[in-house]
Amino acid sequence: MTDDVPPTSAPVTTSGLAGERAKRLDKVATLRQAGTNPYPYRFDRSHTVAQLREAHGDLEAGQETDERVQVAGRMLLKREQGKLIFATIRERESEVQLFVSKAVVGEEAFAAFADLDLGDWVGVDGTVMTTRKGELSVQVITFQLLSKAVRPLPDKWHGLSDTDTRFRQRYADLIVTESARRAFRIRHEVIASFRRTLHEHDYVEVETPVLHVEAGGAHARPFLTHHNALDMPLFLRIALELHLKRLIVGGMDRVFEIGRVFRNEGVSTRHNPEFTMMELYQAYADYTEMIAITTELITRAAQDATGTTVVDIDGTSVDLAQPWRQAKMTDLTSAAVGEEVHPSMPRPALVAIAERHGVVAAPSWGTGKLVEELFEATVEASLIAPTFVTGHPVEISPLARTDRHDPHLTERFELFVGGRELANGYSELNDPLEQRARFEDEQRAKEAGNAEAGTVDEDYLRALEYGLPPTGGLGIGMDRVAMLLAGVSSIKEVVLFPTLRPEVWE
RNA sequence: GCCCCUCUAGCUCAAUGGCAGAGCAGUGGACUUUUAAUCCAUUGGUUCAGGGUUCGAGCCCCUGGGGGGGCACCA
Repeated sequence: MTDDVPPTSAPVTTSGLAGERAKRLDKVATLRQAGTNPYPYRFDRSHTVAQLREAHGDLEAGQETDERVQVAGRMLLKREQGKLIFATIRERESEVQLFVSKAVVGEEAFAAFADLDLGDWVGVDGTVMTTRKGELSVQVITFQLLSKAVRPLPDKWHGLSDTDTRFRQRYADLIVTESARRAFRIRHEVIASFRRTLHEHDYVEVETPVLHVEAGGAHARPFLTHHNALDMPLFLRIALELHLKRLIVGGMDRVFEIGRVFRNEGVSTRHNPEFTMMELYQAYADYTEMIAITTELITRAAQDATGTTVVDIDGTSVDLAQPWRQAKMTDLTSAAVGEEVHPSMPRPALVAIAERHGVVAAPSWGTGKLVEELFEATVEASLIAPTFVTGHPVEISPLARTDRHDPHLTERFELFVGGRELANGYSELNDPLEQRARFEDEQRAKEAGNAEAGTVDEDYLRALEYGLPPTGGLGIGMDRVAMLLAGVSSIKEVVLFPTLRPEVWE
């Protein structure tokens, strides 16, 4: 749905959106005729609004100073009071009041200020003062319209509640929805915190291709595109893994990337077709170091982004600074179903257990896949406090190293918080012969009809043949960490422009 | 893909199957310390679209569309 009006349409009414827009466009034309550019090129500030508050926030009520300042922001509120106008402007998260007196600015400028609309960007030159009630203000001497808003803002008090509008018109959402600004601020702090932690640990940040000849490193349906000049199909990456491990082979022994990955799957409160992963790889380490750094990254991000390590997970208060539980997938699943579950068991036995728990086994599933499906059906949603689930079956972990104590399992973990998977890591498989065999299993599964299964990546195998040192690897879903720390339940609240069907423009 | 909910003025929301309304925004007026300013007056509607039932549909039914939630999918 669209409320839009073609920009060339003549005003047909005097009210409603079309009328409001026409009125404001009229003001633009009038300003131009008077030689004033309603969209000037620049404005020089002496202070940001935050700096102004920092410098003068302690001024007592009823003070007028000679301190001359130039500040700017978007006008959000205007209170006209006879020969005075009070207006509130916001710049980033800081607001300040403008105090406009007809006696100070003169008739003409006063009328021009009164003619400003909510939503206009304005720059002012004036003196610092406080009102009788103590509100820090700038007594305006001169002002300049910095950009005319020709479309009205949503309700100044209720803001936007229609999610359609909030997600499609994120610009309007950010203007009027404080909680949205907060969520994206937290997201920013989380990513900045991750980078700080990783740089302290001497990781090198790299960028690897988004366009892949083969979409490997995870089980997911890829997006397919086409390169014209080379006349070849290309996939958008579904993971960062395989290129980053090539770099470990090359001697970059601690690397990470924070990047967008793409999975051609359903949209839900937990899934957006494009989302942000952080993956890191560290030579000489195994999965135990990956568990340690996962904890450090997320705990520090919580502290940096929210000022506390205590998070609220669906009404439960959890202190991330407390040790996180660690448990084997087979143990958790066995406990949940009340009998032993392990990928070494005969397949019919596992199929029978699965059916008792409402899991319909596909013919292609081996015992490892059955164990995982049982885990997802009986355990996953109950993992509210942070829990490292370890020991995933080999069948579902084609890039992870076999457990040194159990040939059916891998040295792998996934971190669950609030019933959601946040991270995944393992001791990396570095034996090129075993990796080839695992790839060939994947290839067979794909040929048997599993669209998410991988293929044999010959170049990756060649890299392994040069020698990948013992390596630990980790992937963290940044959107989900942001969700956790922002306390929101939909991924759309932490993705600025979530994937939506296209709007119809009539 | 399936199920449920939802869509009314620019925004936030009302309206037993019986004259489509309020607040904010806008417009006009009053006001030199307001701060969601206040007070008086006031403009503004293809009720998502199309079809049907009915004397009469914003409301009931059908089809389609957008969004949300759930399921499926997503190791």
